Amino acid sequence: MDPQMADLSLRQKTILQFLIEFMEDNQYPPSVREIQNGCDISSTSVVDYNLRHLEEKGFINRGKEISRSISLENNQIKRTISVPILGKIAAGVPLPMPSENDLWSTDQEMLELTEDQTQGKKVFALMVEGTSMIDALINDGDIVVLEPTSSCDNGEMVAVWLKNENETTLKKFFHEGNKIRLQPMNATMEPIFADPANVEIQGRVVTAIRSM
Amino acid sequence: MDPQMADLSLRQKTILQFLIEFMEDNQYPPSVREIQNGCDISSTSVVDYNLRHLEEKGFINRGKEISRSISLENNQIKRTISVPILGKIAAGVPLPMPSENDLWSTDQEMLELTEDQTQGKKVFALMVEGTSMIDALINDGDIVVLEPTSSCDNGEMVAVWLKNENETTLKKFFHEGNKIRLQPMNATMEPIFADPANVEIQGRVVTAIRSM
DNA sequence: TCAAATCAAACACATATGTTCTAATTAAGA
DNA sequence: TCTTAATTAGAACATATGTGTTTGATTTGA
Repeated sequence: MDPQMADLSLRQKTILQFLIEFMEDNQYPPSVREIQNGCDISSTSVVDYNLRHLEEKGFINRGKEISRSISLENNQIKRTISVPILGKIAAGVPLPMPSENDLWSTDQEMLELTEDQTQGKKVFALMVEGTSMIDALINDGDIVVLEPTSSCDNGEMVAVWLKNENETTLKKFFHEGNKIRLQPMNATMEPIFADPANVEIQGRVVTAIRSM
Repeated sequence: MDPQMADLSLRQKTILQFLIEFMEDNQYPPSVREIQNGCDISSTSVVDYNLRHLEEKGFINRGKEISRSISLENNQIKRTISVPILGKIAAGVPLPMPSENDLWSTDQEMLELTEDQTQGKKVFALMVEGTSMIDALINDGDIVVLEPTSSCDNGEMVAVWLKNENETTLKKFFHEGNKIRLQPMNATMEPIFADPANVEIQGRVVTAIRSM
């Protein structure tokens, strides 16, 4: 399962496994004695001995004289961000745009993303329904990740809220003269020309993900 | 930056900020006294007082009587998988298929994926170059994640190794009679008909990711 | 204005915890 | 087998640490 995982003793493999599970469950590192009990080891010195070896072999880091200061080295564990899948979106179908508070309520479907993928931004996700974005190479069932924003450049793929119609859709954004052209990403659909006062940009598409 | 961050006292905001930065830097939670010093607070009791409030308001979790048992509510620590981006692939361009050992060597570009996204499988990734897969809604610059396999069903998108030609490409797989049809995902390209003995399936595309 | 909530400072205390020392035991190699 | 290295055991030590208490100042809200 890992690079040089081979040259680890059974003890060390057990401890490493315990570390991973403990930190997933508790969100903080275990103490030496918790490792001792969790791995059925008779003495804390044995734990310390093996931790030292795990550190020398580059699997973990430890702080000296600091309790619970073990961290895993090979980023087997990283911070992930739970991104809410706010709903399905299809051309012309209104999407209730949630308040900031709703964004992180726990009772929605969540998508786990790494920090790399969100670039530290507070994103949210939508599931695409239908083929309304087919020209943008986004298919039915794909998930698009959006970064909240209130402005964007021409040609960017954004979620816009049409105030009068009270609906939200995904379109390509073009500022043309004193109108805004919202271009569907499907050749069979007509663009919408809207008054700038009527459109409010909700978010910019930053990533698209498709599972086969 | 967070749900009801508004109704936090300045102290609590400072502490929360310190928590985030400390855990980012050290990969483990701070002790009460480290928070005290880091935030220029005169007493541990004040830290405890504010931590209790932060917990009540749902920003953090704490374990009772457990040192360094603070965890942030939003960012979860989960297991992630470092997936190697083995190289770029374009129609007709040979791809050197690495051995199992090379798969996890550390000196390549890596893609961080969550367990959800890999479904626990030992996947690898390729960056798509050019528009050879445009009909499969996969564009230049997209990253495809593949699950190693030696067999597949008709119509699946797979990486195949053509032994005689000694090259690997991404195609749709069709078993037709005693031949195998490898269909490019671009209408302007012709399919390849190959002898079953000449094709070896390397992996099946399970996910496609596009960053904007 | 008064009363309650909050903050500050200093201290006490039990124990959680990393570390060390030495001896016993097991594994490995010649 | 003998010798040496690696690992385990058990106990003890020093301190790091969460928590509680007390007293007094400050702020807040009705």
